[in-house]
Amino acid sequence: MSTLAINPPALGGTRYKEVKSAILAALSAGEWKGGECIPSEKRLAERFGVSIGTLRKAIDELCAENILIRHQGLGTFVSMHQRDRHFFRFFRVVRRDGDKAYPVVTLLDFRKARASREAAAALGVETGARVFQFVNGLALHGKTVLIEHISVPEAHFPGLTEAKLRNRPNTLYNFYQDGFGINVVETDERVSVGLASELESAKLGIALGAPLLEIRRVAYSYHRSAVELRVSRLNTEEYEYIGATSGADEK
Amino acid sequence: MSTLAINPPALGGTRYKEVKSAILAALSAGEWKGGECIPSEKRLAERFGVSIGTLRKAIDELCAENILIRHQGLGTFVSMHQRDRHFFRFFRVVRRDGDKAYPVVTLLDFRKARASREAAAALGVETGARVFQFVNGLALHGKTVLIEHISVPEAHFPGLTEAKLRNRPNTLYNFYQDGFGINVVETDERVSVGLASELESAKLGIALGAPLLEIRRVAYSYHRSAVELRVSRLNTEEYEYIGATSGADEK
DNA sequence: AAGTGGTCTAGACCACTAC
DNA sequence: TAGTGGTCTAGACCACTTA
Repeated sequence: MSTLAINPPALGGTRYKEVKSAILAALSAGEWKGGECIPSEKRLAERFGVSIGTLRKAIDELCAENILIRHQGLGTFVSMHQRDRHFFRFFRVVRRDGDKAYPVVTLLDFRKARASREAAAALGVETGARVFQFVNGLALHGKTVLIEHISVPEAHFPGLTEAKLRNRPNTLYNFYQDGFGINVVETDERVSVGLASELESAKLGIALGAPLLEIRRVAYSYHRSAVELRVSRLNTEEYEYIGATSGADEK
Repeated sequence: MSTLAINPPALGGTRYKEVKSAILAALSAGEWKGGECIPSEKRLAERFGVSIGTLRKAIDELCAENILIRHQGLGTFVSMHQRDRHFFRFFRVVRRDGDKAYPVVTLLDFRKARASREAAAALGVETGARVFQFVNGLALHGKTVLIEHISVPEAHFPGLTEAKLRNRPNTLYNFYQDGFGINVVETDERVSVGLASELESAKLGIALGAPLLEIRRVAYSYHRSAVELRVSRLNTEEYEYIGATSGADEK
C-alpha cells in the first residue's frame, strides 16, 4: 500500500485522472471499505502531491459515478448499496401509479452449476466454468411480481452457501460488499418480452407462456469487471420498469 | 435581453447556480439557438460578474446535462439533436447482437385531436386541450419493428402540418428544434408489456394481440417543461430496449 | 472550537483550432 | 498568431457536523 506521490504529469494523461486512478486502485485493493470515510481532501492532496483543486476534480468524477459520496462537515465515504432511497438506483420497478416500495425477497432455488454460454460471455469466464446459480422471488405490496435468475462466478464468491444467502440481513449487493468485498457500481440492462416458464407461472400466478417483461442485467465492479448476470422477469399488470431517464450521461 | 450582472451572492443560492440559471434563461429566450456557439468563458465571466472558475462550474453542469457541448479551441455550443452517434441517446433500440442502426421512419397517420386524460396529465395541459397526434413506423435493417404514437400540444407547435412533418430533413427532435425552437433535453420512460392493436398487427406483421414491448416516454425541454408524449411498441423478436446503464446519475 | 467539504477567486500555462 | 477551452495552483472564506 504505497503512499508515494503519483507519477510526473505527462505520463498517464492528466494529473487529476492519475489521482482518480490511484484512488480507484486503493479502493480495489480494499484500503478503504464500503461505508468507510476516506482521508480528508487536504490529506489526500498532500499524499498525491497535487493542489486541493486538482484533488477535488478527481473526487468530483468519482462522486458523479456514484463510487464516492461527500457529506459536508463529515467527510467523503465509499458508496454503500441500498442505503435509504439509494436502493432504487438498481431496483427499477415501480407500481403504475409511481409508488416505490421495497421488495420482499424469497430464495426459491440455489445450486452449483457450470456457466452457460450466455453467462460465460457476460461474466468473462470460460464456458463451463463453475458458477453459483440461484433464483429469487420478489414481492411488492404483498404479491410476487418478479422472478430473478442470478449467476455469479464461484471464483469471486468463495464459501457462498444457500444458508448465507438466505440469512443475509441486507440487500444482495450489500451482501456482496460485506461478504466478498465486491462493490457493484454499474449495471447494463437490456429489456425485451419473455414468456413465463413453469416456475414463473407457478410463482407469479399467471398462465404458462404468458408474456412477461424480461430484463437481462450484467453488474460490474470497479474498472468494469463483470461480477453477476441476472435475468429477471416481471409481471407488468400492475408494475412497470423505469427505463432511460435521459439527461444524465450516456456514452 | 438584459446583460446586467446577476443578483448579489446570497439570494437564489450559490453564485454558480445563479449563473447556470441565467444561462438556461438565455437559452429558453432563444438568445443562442441550437448548434450555435455561445460567448467565450472569459466574456461570460465578465458579463455575469464572476471569476472564470465559477463560470466554468456552471457550464460544467450544463455540459453534464447534455445541454451544452464544449470543443477545445473552438468554443461552447448549444447541443443539437441526432448529430452522429448522439442520436442514440434518445433512440434506445438495438439488435440482439448489439448492432445499432438508424431507423427509416414512415408517417402512418396525422390528425388534430383533443388530449386524452393520460396525454393531458403528461403534457401539463387541460384534458381536451388541442393536440396533434401522429403515428410513425420505424424500420431497422429493412423491417418495421417499432410503432410510435406521438402527442404534442398544438399551442407549442403552431402551424404544424402533415406535409411539414413528412418532409422534415432530419430527426423529429431536430425538427422540433429548427421548426419550433423546442429543445428536447431530457426524457422519462416507463416500460411494460403491451398487446398489438390492429394497426400494429398489420404494420409489424404479427398476430393481433401478440405481446410487444411498450415504452411510454415523456420528453422535456429546459426547466423540465413537457413537450411530447410518446407511446412506442416494439417487436422484440430480434431487437431489444437498452434500459438503465446505471453508473451515471439518477435522482 | 476544530475539522470537514462547498464555494470562489485571480491568475498561470498548456493543447487545440482557425486564419 | 490569436483565441478558445482544459488543466492546475494556492490560497480565502463559508456552512455544516461533532464534540
